[in-house]
Amino acid sequence: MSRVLVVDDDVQLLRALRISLRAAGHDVVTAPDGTTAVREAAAAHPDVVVLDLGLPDLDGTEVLAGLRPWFTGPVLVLSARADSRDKVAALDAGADDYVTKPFDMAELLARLRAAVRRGSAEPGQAVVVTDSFTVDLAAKQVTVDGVAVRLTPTEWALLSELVRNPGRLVGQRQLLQSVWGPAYERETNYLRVYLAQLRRKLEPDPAHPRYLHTEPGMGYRFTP
Amino acid sequence: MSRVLVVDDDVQLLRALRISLRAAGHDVVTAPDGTTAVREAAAAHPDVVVLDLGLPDLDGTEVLAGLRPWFTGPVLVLSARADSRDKVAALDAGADDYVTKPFDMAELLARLRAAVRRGSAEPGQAVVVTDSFTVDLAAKQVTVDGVAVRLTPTEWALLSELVRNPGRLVGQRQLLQSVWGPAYERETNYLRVYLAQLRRKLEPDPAHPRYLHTEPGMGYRFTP
DNA sequence: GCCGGACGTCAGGATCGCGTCAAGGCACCC
DNA sequence: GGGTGCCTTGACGCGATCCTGACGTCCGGC
Repeated sequence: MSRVLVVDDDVQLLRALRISLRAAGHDVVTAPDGTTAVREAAAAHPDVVVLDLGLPDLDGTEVLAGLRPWFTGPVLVLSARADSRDKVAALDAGADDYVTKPFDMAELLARLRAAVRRGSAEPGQAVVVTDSFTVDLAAKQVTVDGVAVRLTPTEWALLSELVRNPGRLVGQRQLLQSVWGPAYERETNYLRVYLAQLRRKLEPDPAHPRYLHTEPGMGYRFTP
Repeated sequence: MSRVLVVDDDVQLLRALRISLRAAGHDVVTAPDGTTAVREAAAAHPDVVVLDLGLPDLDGTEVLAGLRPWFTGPVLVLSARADSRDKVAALDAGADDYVTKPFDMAELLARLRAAVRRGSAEPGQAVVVTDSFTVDLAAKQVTVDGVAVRLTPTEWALLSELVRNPGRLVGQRQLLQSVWGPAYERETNYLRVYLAQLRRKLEPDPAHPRYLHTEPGMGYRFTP
């Protein structure tokens, strides 16, 4: 059916999840901590990730941050913490659902079904190529005319959000929210400053952009 | 930001949700029972639905069944029942998330953000095609004879409202309200000006419109 | 034939949004 | 302590966009 990456350090729970998921027809890959989780996600190309927040090495949101730039499938978060602030933080960090332990297995499977059903879109290209530059979402690398270009973290976050929606208009609110957070939805000058920097670094003629277009009053659009 | 249809029979809760959602930048439409919910969903074209399962007239799954054949956006279910069998039933009936009452407002908003974020990643089933132009509602892009045409925010808002109701008459009040807001219901000259601009940009012969028709005294109609 | 209402067209001026630049604050590394 | 990037913030000019009013046209009613 679909491949699931399960990230948890509890061996008992891992076993139970593996059995139930297999019985439901899924292909299961597991990881015991955050670093192997990110590595496995890149290697095994899962369709969906089940992620425990209480990992020994990394914080849950760090794992999410490591996955989200290039992993477009659904991420279902497991956690022992029921505080709504934790839930909000995880959801805004890119999680698609949040289930508190202890949980009912039937419910988890149903939530997984719902997530997969919705996320059944195309897996998403990890490398985006244009005539003048290349963006490797997995490796976080940009090359212009074959030579690597250094981007600051903010520039990268902005570019990847645009590149992940090729041809589509991305609203200013969506950009601001995904790069700076929900509290910065009005700071449209940030977009102007950083779009200018990206154009200066990527566009052949920054004054007349060919790939990073502005739609006045609405947002920006990356056209391959 | 996006339009939310809230379905609940609890007036208190409805009020609280309306206030919080408005504050979060959403456009809010409400319905007190299942039958009006389905009707409102068809009329108002919400981006996401928040649905209480305990409605006076219909069962929650019946409402879901009424929505799902054509409504492709996310549906977030509210319910007082915490039993996992209820959750499984609702999720498998087409719900994207299930929140038990009483709930934390911040968490609900975060789950809504997550649902909308994922729902907007869905590829454009929402493309309307005519012989001379195409409208991609998801990408917010219009092409005439294959070449992209730039629309201003107002033009786009007007066109999308018309295109979302293909073949149907859209009243002047509805257009004015959805584009300019409830305070502009009498300013019918706005419609004349912007319809003219849209025809100039889209119609093969703007003087004799083939797709954007005027119904004198009533409104306008888009015929594919 | 006359008249009123509703629509289409046009142009001009106020306003808004965007690109650009530069300066200040901050963290981090040497 | 000095230096280097990076992020934030403000100011400015310019072009696009929106609103507004005036005028012409069409059509049904009287």
